[in-house]
Amino acid sequence: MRDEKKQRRQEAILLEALKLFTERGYFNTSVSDIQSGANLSVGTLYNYFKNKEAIAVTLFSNIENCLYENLCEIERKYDNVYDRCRAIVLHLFDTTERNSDSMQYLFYTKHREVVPVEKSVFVSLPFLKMREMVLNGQKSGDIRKMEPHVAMVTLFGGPVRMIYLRIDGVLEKPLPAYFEECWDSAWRGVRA
Amino acid sequence: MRDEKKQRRQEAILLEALKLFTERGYFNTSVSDIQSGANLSVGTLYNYFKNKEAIAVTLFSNIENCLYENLCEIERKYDNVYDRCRAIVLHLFDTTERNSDSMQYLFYTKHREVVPVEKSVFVSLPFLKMREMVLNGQKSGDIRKMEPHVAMVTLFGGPVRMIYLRIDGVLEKPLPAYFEECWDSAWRGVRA
DNA sequence: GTCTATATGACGATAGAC
DNA sequence: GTCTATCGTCATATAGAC
Repeated sequence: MRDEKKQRRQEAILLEALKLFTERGYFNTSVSDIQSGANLSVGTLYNYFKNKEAIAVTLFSNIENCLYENLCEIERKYDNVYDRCRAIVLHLFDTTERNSDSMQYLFYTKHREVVPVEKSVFVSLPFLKMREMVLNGQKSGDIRKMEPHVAMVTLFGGPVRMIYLRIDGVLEKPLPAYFEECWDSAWRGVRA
Repeated sequence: MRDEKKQRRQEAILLEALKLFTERGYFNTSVSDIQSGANLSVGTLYNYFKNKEAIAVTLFSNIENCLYENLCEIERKYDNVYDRCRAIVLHLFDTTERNSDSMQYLFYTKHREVVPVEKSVFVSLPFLKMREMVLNGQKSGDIRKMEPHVAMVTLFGGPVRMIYLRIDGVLEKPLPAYFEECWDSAWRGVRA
């Protein structure tokens, strides 16, 4: 069969799974829910993925890699920690508005509950990249001398919390409306 | 039967459930796991709780109420936003060390996945109390004029993120070791 | 590759004896 | 109140025809 069609079907499965996982959660979604939503049969689905868990893992890894690519691009585009981290937060806010499901899945999924033995989100590629940027910012003197983990949470903890608020429907306005004030406040916490 | 014994059994169920829910998650824990861990039979367990969901709800509500009490006590003890919020973060850090399971359950559980229709954590009693304190702090002029939600996440987003790091085993040292620096950084973000 | 039909097993919850 | 035994349901995954 044409590879093109195969890919379309794979993506249909992943898309439907993403929708259902964020809507009702991994454990409240059955394989048959995904299968019918993606317009194919159970047998076919199991031809594309070994099992339900594999769908979740592929999904998570895709989103994670995509974010990592974006972070690398931001790193190339800007040359200092302020501009870089500012762009990251803006990117996260925008993505949450444009592609809410992805962000919700990335941030809200207790991935270790789905995949028995799984590393913490905090040692994932995107996280490490952000950490690297912050460490460089400390070396250059733009960010105060402080415990690196504390610097990380001070800079990104607020914005990330803001994303949770938005996903939970607490904020009336879209995230970008709060961006300038939120970023400014976060930066005040770490600037030299 | 003596009320005392009834209460002991009820607590045994809740304690075992808390342990298992945090260890492997709600959906990976069966009623029979809880029952055997709490040293009683299935039938007896169902005499104490209507169903599995009720256990999770009671647990969540207990922890939430307990935290709310503590926040109220802190509010009575201090008379300004700086001292109050400082005490809150310290309390959260201490509790995470002393009673990791409770905090993990409170912070990490996707409660809406367990209980179909459930309000967001962000409109829970403890959250609203914290919000009230921050709003008063803005009125008194200790905290800068800014969107209240942004003030909330700037002040507590970092510390809460720190708790996640600790629960996930990323931090080598216990949380109190990071407290002063973490609180100082958070406050810098909102102070007038 | 894709489908339908089904095996297998687990789990939540109840019945009914004591 | 407490137990053991069991029922009904449903979800994952596979078998086997096309």
